[in-house]
Amino acid sequence: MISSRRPLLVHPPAGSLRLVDVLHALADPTRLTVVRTLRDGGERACGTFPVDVAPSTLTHHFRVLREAGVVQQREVGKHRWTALRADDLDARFPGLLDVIMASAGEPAVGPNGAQV
Amino acid sequence: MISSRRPLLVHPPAGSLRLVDVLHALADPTRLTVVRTLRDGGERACGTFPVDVAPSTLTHHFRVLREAGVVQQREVGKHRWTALRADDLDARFPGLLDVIMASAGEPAVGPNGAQV
DNA sequence: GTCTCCTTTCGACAAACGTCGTATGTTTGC
DNA sequence: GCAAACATACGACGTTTGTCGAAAGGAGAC
Repeated sequence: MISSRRPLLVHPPAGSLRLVDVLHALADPTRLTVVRTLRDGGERACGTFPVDVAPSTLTHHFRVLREAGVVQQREVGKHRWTALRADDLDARFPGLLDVIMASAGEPAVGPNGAQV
Repeated sequence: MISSRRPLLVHPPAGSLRLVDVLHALADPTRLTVVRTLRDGGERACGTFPVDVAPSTLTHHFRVLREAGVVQQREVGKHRWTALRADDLDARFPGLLDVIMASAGEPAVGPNGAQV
């Protein structure tokens, strides 16, 4: 038989995504950076994200995003490619990703000089 | 007079709300229920929300929501009135609250009818 | 074959979270 | 003045989270 490959990557079906899980997944600066990077540049290998955390930490964040249904991952060779489930998210929660990405793109500094 | 002698309720200015804080505040079923109740029915006293947690727990959730800038509270007599900062949120993160509330209203129903 | 690269899993840790019961303080009403 | 109603503050508890380093394992290159 075919060798049992790596542990199967579980992805929740598009129809069963839960809002609280998605919000929780996005309520973290590192994960928000990951999502925005995917949004801007499309599918990516894990090691190519502009975040400053240990590889094992990044794996943890990917699992949170994956189990919430925000991203999907597939394996090709020795790389694991990660992509945004933009269509699924938009089908389940129309406009949510767009609005959050637009808000995340805003500078943390207010127009009147307010900090953060 | 309007002001009270109780410890002053601190509310972050509208321009300095942080997206991750708002998302984190909304990434909880109880708090999401509170926000939706405010959205539907306007200002309310603390004890009148359709949630099933201890009063002290509810106070904790109100603080999370208040410090994230999602709600504001004012005191009148022996009641504390809580209101949604819909305008401030929409100014800082346009459309965010609308989209999340719309998503929260979707048929995501849990086992015991819990909303998501 | 061996070796290297990429990513994950496995503890481990401190910090934060959600929950509660009890005590405290304020306001209203008797 | 005294008691009840409303909401908070405090302390406590178990769980979850974000973080890391070390070890493991598959895929491709040599």
